[in-house]
Parts: sequence; structure tokens; C-alpha cells
Amino acid sequence: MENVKNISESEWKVLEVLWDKPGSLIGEIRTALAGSGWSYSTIKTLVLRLTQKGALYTKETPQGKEYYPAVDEDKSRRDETKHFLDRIYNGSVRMLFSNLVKDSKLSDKEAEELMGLIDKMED
Amino acid sequence: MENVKNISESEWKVLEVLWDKPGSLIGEIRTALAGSGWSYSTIKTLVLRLTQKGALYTKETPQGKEYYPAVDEDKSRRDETKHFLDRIYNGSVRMLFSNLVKDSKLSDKEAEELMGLIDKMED
DNA sequence: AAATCAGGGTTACAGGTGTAAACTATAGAT
DNA sequence: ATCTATAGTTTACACCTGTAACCCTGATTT
Repeated sequence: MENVKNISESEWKVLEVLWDKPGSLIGEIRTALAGSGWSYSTIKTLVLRLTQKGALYTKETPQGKEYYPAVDEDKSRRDETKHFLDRIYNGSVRMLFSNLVKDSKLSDKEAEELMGLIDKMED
Repeated sequence: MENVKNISESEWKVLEVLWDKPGSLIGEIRTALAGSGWSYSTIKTLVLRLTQKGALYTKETPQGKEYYPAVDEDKSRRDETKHFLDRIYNGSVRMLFSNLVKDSKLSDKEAEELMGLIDKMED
């Protein structure tokens, strides 16, 4: 369960399937990704690459290979989030929020409250 | 000022320079990016690509070309944010936050307050 | 004038990513 | 026994991205 870097956007979608249902067979992955528009080949490539990256592993069973995520969902999300924040908001949750709040329907007072909590959160 | 897609991570850093000081000359961009470790060539490539993507434009002056961002900083940030949220949190600010809060030092009560505001925000 | 340097244009090149076909083995369907 | 659908392995290929060199020109230095 270590830090595997550089999971691409498409690969991420495959991982999501496995986070949702670890131990899926390839057929189940296919079904889950039916809406993606990807061909079977494409899905297999993504699975292959994730395996090569160490982001998933398989277990042999009589039914075929079961696929398991080798990275933690929450941790992966947090890593991505940190990277995103650094990249776009210079690491500041506050900046992110002052941006998000603009589009929202919070009152000024609520927005202020929110920002206060975020400041506290960021320490 | 339209939606220019696919600004890469490196290109973004160049844009940041221009958002900060629109109309910079190439030398100023270089100086601003001195800490990046990029060679002059690299910086010019990034500028070139941004130009090709329509994300910046130039104005000729006796001093040389001035470089201007052609995309709005806040809007670009919001676009990136939306993309990120969709990709990682299924579009939900709430999920993002319930994740962020975990690492924070907010009390349970504060966290709850925060989540309440976010729910209101998301509508 | 010759050498040097910043600016501008063109070209390069490897690794990552999206997207998939080709081929092979196998197991269930007929 | 044969055909066909599914799984698995290998290979492909174009575009994006990070990173940069090469070459030309005009300005500045010596």
C-alpha cells in the first residue's frame, strides 16, 4: 500500500471500480466501465499499466484473475488533492475556497464563517 | 478570453508569471522563473506552446515582445478546480472536504459546522 | 571589427497517455 | 469435435509533455 505515483486520469477510473468492488474479475470491470466508451483492449491496457505501476495486484482463482487495488482510496485522493492544491492554489485551501465561494449561494455572513473555519483548519 | 483547454503543469507556471505581471518581456519571464531550473530554451518552448494554444498573446514594442495572458486567472482556476473535483471527488465539494477535514485540527463541532456550510454552498 | 549575448524561430527526442488491434489459449455452446 | 466468446499477452501508434539544442540576428562589450 505504498505511494504509487502518476496514475493517469483513465487509470483512475479503473481504480475506482476496484475500490468500489475489490476482487472484481475482468468481466466485472468491463461491465462497470461499460459507459466509458472504451474497448475491451483499452480497459486491459489500463489494467496492465496499473499493474506495472504497482497500483493493483491480482489473485488467481478458479474463476480467473481477481483484481485488487494496491493503493488506498483515501490516501490516493489526498495525494491528488495535495498536488492539485499546490499546483493551482499554491497549496492554500483558503485560496481554493475563496474561489469556490464565489460561485456559491452562501450569504456574506456564511461565507465569512466558512472562511474562518478554513483558516482554523489550515492552522 | 475563451476556454483554452489542456494547459500543462509547466505551462501553468509560465502563465502564473504573466498573470502576476502581464506584459512581461521574455527576460522578465526568465528572471521570474529563475528558480525553476528550466533552461532558456525550455521557457521559450513553454511560451511558444501557450501561444499556439491561444493562452497568451504578444504585443510588439520597441523594447521587444510583451507577453500577455489570454485567459483569465480566476476562470482558469475554476476550470481546473471543476475538472479536479469531477475527476477525484465525483464533482462533490463535500467529499473533498470530508477528506480534507480528516487531516485538520478542527474539533468535531467545527467540522460539523463546516460541513453544514458546504452543504448549503453546494445547494 | 570581432566576440559575446539576449531574443526569436525551428527542430528534437524520450517517456507518458489515450486508444486500440493482433494473436493465443481456453472453456462453454452447439 | 468444432465454433465462438472471453481472458490474457504482446505490440502499435499518434499526440502530449518535459526538456532542450541549434541556428540566425541585432545589440553590446572589448
